[in-house]
Amino acid sequence: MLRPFTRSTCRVAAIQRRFISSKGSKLLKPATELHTSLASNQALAGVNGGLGFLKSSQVSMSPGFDPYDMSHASAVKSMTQSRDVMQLWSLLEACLYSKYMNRAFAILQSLYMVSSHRPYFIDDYNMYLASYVQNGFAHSIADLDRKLSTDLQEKFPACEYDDKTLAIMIHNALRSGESSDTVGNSIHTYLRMNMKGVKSIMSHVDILTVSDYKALLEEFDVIKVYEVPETVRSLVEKEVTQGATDTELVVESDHSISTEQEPTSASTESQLAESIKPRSALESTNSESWLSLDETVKPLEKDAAKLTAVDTLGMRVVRHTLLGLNLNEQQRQNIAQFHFKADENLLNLDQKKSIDFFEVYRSLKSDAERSEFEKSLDQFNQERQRALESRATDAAKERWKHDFEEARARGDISIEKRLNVKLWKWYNAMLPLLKEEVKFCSEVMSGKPPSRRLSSGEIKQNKTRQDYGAYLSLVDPEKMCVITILELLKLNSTGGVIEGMRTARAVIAVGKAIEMEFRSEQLLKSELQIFKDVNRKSHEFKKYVQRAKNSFRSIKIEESKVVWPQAARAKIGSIMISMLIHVAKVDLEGIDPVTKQKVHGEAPAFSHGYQYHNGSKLGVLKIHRSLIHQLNGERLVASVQPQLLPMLVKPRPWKSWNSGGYYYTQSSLIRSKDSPEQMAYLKAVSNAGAIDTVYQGLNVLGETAWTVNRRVFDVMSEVWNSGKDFLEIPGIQEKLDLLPAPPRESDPSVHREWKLKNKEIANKFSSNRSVRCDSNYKLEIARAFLGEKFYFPHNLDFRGRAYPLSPHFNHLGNDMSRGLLIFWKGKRLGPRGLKWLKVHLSNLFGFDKAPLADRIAYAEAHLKDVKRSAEDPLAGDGWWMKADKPWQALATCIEINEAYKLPNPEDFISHQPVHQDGTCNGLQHYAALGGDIEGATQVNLVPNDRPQDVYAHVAKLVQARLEAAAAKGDEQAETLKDKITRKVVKQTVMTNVYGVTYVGATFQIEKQLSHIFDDRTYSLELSKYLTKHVFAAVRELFHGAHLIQDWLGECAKRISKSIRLDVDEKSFKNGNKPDFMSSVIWTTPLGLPIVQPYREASKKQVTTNLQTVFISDPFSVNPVNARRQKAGFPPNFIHSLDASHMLLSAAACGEEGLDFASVHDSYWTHACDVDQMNSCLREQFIKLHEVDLIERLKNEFDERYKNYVQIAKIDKQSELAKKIIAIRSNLSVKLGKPATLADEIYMEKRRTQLLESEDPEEQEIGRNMETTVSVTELIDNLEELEVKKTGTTTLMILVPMRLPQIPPKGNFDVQDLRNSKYFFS
Amino acid sequence: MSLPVRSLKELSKIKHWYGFKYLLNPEVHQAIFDKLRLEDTYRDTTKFKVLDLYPGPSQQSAIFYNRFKPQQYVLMESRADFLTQLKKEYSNSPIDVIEKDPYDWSSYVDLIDQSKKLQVEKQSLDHINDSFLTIGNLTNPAHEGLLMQWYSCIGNRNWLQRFGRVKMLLWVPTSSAVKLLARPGSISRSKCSVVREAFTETNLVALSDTEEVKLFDDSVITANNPIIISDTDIWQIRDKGISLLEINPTAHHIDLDNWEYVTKHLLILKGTPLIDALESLGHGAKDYFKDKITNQDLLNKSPNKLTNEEFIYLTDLFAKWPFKPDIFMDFVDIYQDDSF
DNA sequence: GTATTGTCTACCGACAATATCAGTAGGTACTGG
DNA sequence: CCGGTACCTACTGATATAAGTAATAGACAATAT
Repeated sequence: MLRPFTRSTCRVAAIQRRFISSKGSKLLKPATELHTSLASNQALAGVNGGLGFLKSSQVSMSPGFDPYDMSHASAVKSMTQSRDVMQLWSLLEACLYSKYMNRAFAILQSLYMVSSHRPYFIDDYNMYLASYVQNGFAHSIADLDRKLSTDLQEKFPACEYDDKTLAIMIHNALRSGESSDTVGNSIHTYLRMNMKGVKSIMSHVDILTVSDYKALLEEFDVIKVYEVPETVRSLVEKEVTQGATDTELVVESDHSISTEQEPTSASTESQLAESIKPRSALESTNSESWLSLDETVKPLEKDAAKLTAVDTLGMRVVRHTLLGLNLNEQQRQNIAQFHFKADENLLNLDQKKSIDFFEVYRSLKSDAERSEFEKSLDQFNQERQRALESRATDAAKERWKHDFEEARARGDISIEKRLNVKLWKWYNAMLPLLKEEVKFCSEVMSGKPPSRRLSSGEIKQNKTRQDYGAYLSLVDPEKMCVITILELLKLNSTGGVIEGMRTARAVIAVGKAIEMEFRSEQLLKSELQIFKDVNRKSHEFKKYVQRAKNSFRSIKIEESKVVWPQAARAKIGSIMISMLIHVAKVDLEGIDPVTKQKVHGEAPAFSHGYQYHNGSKLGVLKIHRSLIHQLNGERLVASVQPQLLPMLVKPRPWKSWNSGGYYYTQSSLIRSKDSPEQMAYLKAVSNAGAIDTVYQGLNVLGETAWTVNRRVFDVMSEVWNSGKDFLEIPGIQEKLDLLPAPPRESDPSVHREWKLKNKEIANKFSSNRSVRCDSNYKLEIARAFLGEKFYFPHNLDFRGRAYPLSPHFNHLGNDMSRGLLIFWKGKRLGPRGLKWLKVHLSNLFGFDKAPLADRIAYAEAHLKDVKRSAEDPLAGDGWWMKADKPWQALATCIEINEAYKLPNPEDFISHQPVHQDGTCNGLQHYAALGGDIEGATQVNLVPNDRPQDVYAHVAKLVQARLEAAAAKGDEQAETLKDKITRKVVKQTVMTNVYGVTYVGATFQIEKQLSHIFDDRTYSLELSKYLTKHVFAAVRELFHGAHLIQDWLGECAKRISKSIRLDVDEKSFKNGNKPDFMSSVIWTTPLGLPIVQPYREASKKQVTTNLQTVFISDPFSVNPVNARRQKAGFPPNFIHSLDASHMLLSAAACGEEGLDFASVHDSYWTHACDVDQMNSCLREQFIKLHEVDLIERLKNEFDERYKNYVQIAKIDKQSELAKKIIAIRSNLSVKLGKPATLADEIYMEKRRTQLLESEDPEEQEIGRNMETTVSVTELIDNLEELEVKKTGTTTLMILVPMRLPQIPPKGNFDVQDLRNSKYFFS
Repeated sequence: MSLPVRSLKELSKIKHWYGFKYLLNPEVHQAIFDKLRLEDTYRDTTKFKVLDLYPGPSQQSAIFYNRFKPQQYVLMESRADFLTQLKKEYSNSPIDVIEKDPYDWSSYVDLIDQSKKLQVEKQSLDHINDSFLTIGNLTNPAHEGLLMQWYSCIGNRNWLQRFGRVKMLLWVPTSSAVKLLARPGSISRSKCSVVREAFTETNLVALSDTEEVKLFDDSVITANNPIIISDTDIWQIRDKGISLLEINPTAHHIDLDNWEYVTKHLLILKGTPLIDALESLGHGAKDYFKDKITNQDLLNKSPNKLTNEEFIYLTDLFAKWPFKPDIFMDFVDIYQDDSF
C-alpha cells in the first residue's frame, strides 16, 4: 500500500495545525530545522506540553540526584552511604521512641561521620533534641542550653542549628515551669537567634503545641498572629477570643487514652443532646415528610438495646443532625440507639448492630438533606477512620477475650475447640515472654553490664539483641502479640506450602505489620501531644481542630523518611514468631502406631522446618493439621491489615511523592520495586511541582465514593454459606486426599506419574482454597462496609498505572468484587442513562461486538429474564449466571428491574457503574502512534457503523492465509483451515502487544488446539505452524504498530547496552566488556518519569532467629538486565501512555463533576454520564496523541543519553578500522601499556569535557583532539560498516550511541476518532 | 572375533561430547579390568549379558567385549553424533546397538519387556547377579540427577535392579563420586552418601588425576586404592575429573518412606546437634525424640556424623510416633498461573 | 579473541532459597626490640 | 614506645542441596578454551 506521508511531512502538518490552533505562538520553526534536544521538544510540546512533560523532562534531565547518574565508583559509594544512613536512621528513630537516649546519641555520632549526609544532619539532631525534651530529659532551660552548646560546639562542630532547633528550645522553655521572667528572657533570646525569621520558627507545628502558640501570643506577647502558621491560627485565635468565658468546656475523652475518663452518664447526656438544636433549615421540612420512604430500613442486627449511649459530645451532634432529617420511625430508632462512638463502631467486624447509612442516605428526598446528612456522616467517619487505622488490632484481641470468657462462663465443654479461645490462650502465654524479652533488650540497649556471668550462648543472644532490641520496644507488647498471631493465620496456605507458609514471608510480614502499627501509633501519639491542651468542644471548633490535625499529619508523614530495612523487619518478625512457636500449643489425639491405642498429647501449633523445591531449600512454617480445619471455617477478616482497608473518608489528596492516601499510614505515589533510581527522579520532579496533573487525576479516583451493593451481597452471602461451589467460588473442601503411593518396586515411571498426579491434586486443592479464602476476604470486607460510604485511595505502579491501595476488595478485582461495588452517589438515569444501562448489561453478557442499537435491543429482548433474575436470583434458570460476568450482570439486572418498576424508568436513581472499554487499548495507542489506517480501523479509532472485532478479523486473515497455503497442497494448512476461530487467536493477539515470543505463542495456541486434536505431539506441531501464520497476520494488520514496537525495542536494547563516558575501570572487571548500567528512562506526557527497574538482582542472606532469609538489597549498584529492559520497554511505554490517558480522563471527568473509576483501559461512571465521559476521554486521547510522541521520545532519549557510547563491530579491513587501530597503538605507547576500552573511554570523556568547557582555548583543544570515538563521528554511513557476525576479521570499536531512525508514520489523523462511536464502548 | 578398538587420536576428532567425558586409553582400561576381577563374578560367559549405557565413543565397550566375550553385549545410546558412528561400526558384529535414551524409563521396558531384545535372568538377593552387568557413563555433571535416581532404584529394587543385585560400573564426575563416597563426619556427607551406604557397597576403582582427589576422605583412598588416570587419557578433562565406581548392591530392610523423610530433613541441618535438628521433623518432634533417645551422645551428634544405622534407628522411632506429620505432604507446589 | 554451553522464553499488580564452610579483613592482645 | 605477629571474630562469597529435564527452538549472553 502506498504511504504518501512520511513522518517528517506529517510533522509539518501537525505543527501547522498547531499554529492555527494556538494563535500567537512564537516559537515555530519549520520541521526541517528542528534539531535534537529539548529545544525541539519545546516546539513539540504544543498543547500537551502543558500537561507536565516539558517541565518534568527538564527537571529530570539535570544530573546529580540519581545514583546511577554518576560514575560507578561514586555510585557504589553513595549507595553504600545511603544504606548506612537508612539503617542508622531507622535505628535512631527506634531508639528515640524507646527512649534509649544514650544509644541514640551514639547513632547520631555515627550519622555525623557520614560525610555526604552532613547537610541534613541537623534534621536528625533536631529529632533527637525534640525527643530529649519530650521525654523530660531536659531538667531546666539552662540545662538544655548547656546541652545544645556542648553538642553543637564540641560534638558536632560542623553542624549548625536551624529554626526548628529554636522551636524545640522555645517549646522546652514553655513547658519548663520556670518563672515567667526566665522563660520570657529565654524565648526572647531564641527568637533573636532565628535563621529565617520568626515565622520560620513558628512554622514547626509538629514541635509547638497549640498552648505554646497561645502562650507566645498572649502571655509573652512576643509574636504576632500572622506569624502563627495558618493551619493552627484559627485554633489559637478562637482560643484567644473565646477565652475563659467559654461555658462549653468539656473534657474530651480522647480515643486512644480513653481509659482516663469515665464517660458521662446517659441521662446528662441526653439532656445535653436535647440542648443542641438541629439546623433550622431542616426543622422546617421535618414534620411533613417522614412518610415518604418506600420501605422500612432494616437494621443490620437487632439487639444491643442494653448498650447505653456513651458517645462524645461531637458525636452527639452528629446523631442529632441525623435525627433532624426526614426519617421513618425505624430509622429514627436505629439512629437514636446507635452508639455514636467512633472507636466502638469501627465497622461491623463483629455481629454488632450498625446503621445502614446508605439506606438512610438513599431514602432522603432533597439535595439539602442529603448534603446535610453527608456532612454529618463525614464528620463521624473522620473519627472512625482514625479509630479504624489505629485500634483494629485491639478489637481482634477483645474478641478473643470475649469468646474465651463467654465460653468459660457457659462452662462450655468444647471450649478447647474454639479458635478464638485458643488464640486468647496463646496471646496470654506469649505476652509475658515478650515482655521479658523486651526487658532483656532494654538492658542490653541501655548498656547495663550483665548482673552475672553469661554463657557464650547468652553473649551471642545479647549481640543479636543489639540488632533488633531497639525495634522491639516501640509498639505495645500486647499489640505485637496480636499482630504476630493474626499475620500467621492470614498467611496460612500461601506460597505453595500445603499447610503453612514460607518462613521468609512470614517473618517479613510480621515485621512489616509491626512497623505499620508503629507508624500509626507514632502519628497518633505525637498528634495527641500537640493537641492535648485543645479541649474546647464547640461544633465549629472541632472542625478547626480536625483541619489542623489533618495538616499536621501531612507534615509528619512527609517528614518521615525512614523505613525499616527489610533485614530489620525480618529479624523482629523472627523473634516474634519464635516466641509464638514456643508457646502456641494445640491438643491432639492420635493412634499409637505400635500399640494401636488412642493417645492424647500436645504439640506446638506452628512448626519450623524446610522443604525442597528443585533442590533448593525453602524454609516453611507449618500450621498444625488440627488448626487447619478450624481456619477453613473461620471468618478471618480481622487479620486484614486494618491500615489498608477501604477508607471511610476521602483519602488524603496526593500532594507530593510520599504524601497522599491513608491518614495514619505512609504510602508512596509509586510502588517502585526497590528502585531508588526511580524514586530519585520522582522526588525531583515532584518537588519541582511538575506532576500536578498526575495528582489531580489520582485524586479524582480517590474521591469516588462507593458502597456495597446489598442485594448482590445478600445473594452471595447465601451462596457462600451453603458451602457449595458456585460460579467462580469453589466449595468448601474437607481435606486434601492424596493418592496412595505405588509399591516401591514398581517402575520408576509409575512413581513419577504418582508424584505428578499428587502435585496436581495438591495444586488444585490449594488453589481452590486460596480462591475461596480470597473470596472470603472480599465478602467479609464487603460485609464490614455494608451501608457505609467508602473510598479507595490509589497509587501508581512504576509505569504510572493506577491501583487501589487496599488489597482483596476493590474495583480492580474479579467479577465478584466488581459486582459488589456500586457508587455511593445516585444519579437519575434519564433517557441516555437507561440506554447505557442496557448496553452495559449486554456487554456483561459478552454481547459487545454489535452496534449499540443491537445491544440495547438485546437487553430489551431479555427484560423478562432480567426481571426473573433480579427478583429471585437463586431460583429458576438463573439467567444472569450465564453472563460472561455474572455478578455484575446480576447487579445490573437488579437496577434495570427496579427502574422498570417505576412509571418512568428514566426517573430511576442509578448507582451502577457503567463501563466503557477500549478495544485492545494497547493496539489503539500503537495505531495512533504509527498512524496506520488499517490498524486504526481495526481497533475502532476510525468512525464506523459497527464495532470492529480485531480477534475475529485476525482469525479471518489467518483463515485466508491457510486457504492459500492449502490450495498449494500444504497438508497442515488443510487440516487447520476451518478450525480458526476468534478464540484460537485471541490470546496471542492480545499478548502480542506485550511482546510474546514465538515459543510462548506456540504454547498458547497449542492450548487451544488441544481442545480440537487429541494427539498432543500433533497439536503441538500444528500450533507451531499456525503460530507463524498468526504472527504474520498480526504483523500485516498492524504494520505501523509493529514498526513502532520494533523501534522501541531497538532503542531499549541500545540504551541498555550503552556506556557512560564516566564509567570507571571497576566496571570493566570482566575483560573489555563493561557492566552496562543505564536503564531506559522516559517521561510520560503527564511528566511522570519512568525508570525501568530491571537490573540484575543481588540478594543476600540475612540471619534471623529462625533461619536465614534471602533478601534483596535495595542499595546495591547492579548492572541492568538488558533482556528485560528490551522486552519490557514497548509494553511499558504503551502502558505509560494509557495510564496518562486514564489520568487525563479522570481529571477531566472530575472537573465536570462526574464520578469516575477505572481499571486501566476500562472507564466507569454513572449511566447518565456515559456520554459526557465518552466525549472527555476522546478529547483527552486526541490531546495526548496530537503531538508526535515517538518523535518527542526520541528527542528525550537523544538528550538524556547524549555522549553515551556503544560497542560496534566493523570490518578490520575498512579504512575506519585502520584509523582506529592507529589511534589505539598511539594511546598504548603513551600509556606504556596496552590501551583498554576503559582508556579509550577516558580519552573520549576528556574530549567531551574540553568541548563543553567555558574556555575557548580548551574547546579548541577538544576540537583538535582525535579519539577512537571522534573518528567515527565523521563517518556518515556508520551503520553500513557494521558487521553482524563476529570473526577474526572484525574489530570492536566504540561509537556514539545512536538511536535508529523513527519508522515512517501512516496518515491516520487522530482527530478522526472524535466521532468514533466504538473507540471505547 | 575381536572388535576393532579405535585410538585416542581417532576419537579426538569427535566434536560433540554432550558434556560427557570418556577414558580413551586402552591400556588403562585393561588395567582397570585387571583390578576389577570381573571374572570372579561372571564365571559363565555363556549366560553373561551386559548393558552398556551411554557408551559414547565405545572404546571401552570394544575392549570389554574383546576381553570378556559375553553372551550378549547391548549398547544403549541416544545421541545422534555417537549413534551414527556406532551403527556404522557395529552393524555386523555381535554387539547390539539400541537407539534409545537411557534416560527414559520406558527404554528399558521396551528393551526387556516389550521387544525382548534383552532377556535378563532374575536372581535372588543373597548374591550379586552373576549373569548381568550394567556399565554406564554419566560423566556429564548436568545429569547427576540420573545417577542419583539409579542409586535410589537400587533401594527400590526396580528398574534394572529388579533382577537382583546387579553390579554396575559407572563413570561419574569425580565431584559426584566424592559426594557418594563421603563417610559419616565428612564435610561432604549428604543424603546421597547415606543412600550409597544403605543400599550398596561402592568402590572407587579409578579416577582422573585432578585436584579433586583431595576432597575424598583419606579412608576412601586408602581402602580403594584407585587407579589414577592421567589427564591426557581423558578428552576434555579441564579441571573436573571423572571417576569409575563399582557399585555392588546390597540387601536391605529399610522402611524407605519414613527413612527418606528423616534423612532428608535431618541433613538439611547437617551441622546442628540432633537435639535441635530433630525439631524440624514436625510439630513437637524434639520433645518426642528427647524422651525416646536415651543415648545423650547421639543427641549431641550432628546429622552429618550419623551412620546409616543411626538413621535407621531414628527412622524407627519416627515411624512409631503417634503424631508424626504426613510425610507425603512434604512438597511445595510452586505458583503456576494459567488464566485463559 | 572464538566456540561451546547455558538461559530464557508476555507486561503490570506480586510477594523473596538456605546451611555451612573457607577465606579474608579487621581488631586485639602480646611480645620483642 | 613502637611495630609486628599470633589469634580471634565477623563478614563475604562459594557451594551443595534434590533427583525426571513438563512441553519447544532459536536468539542471545556467558563461559571456557
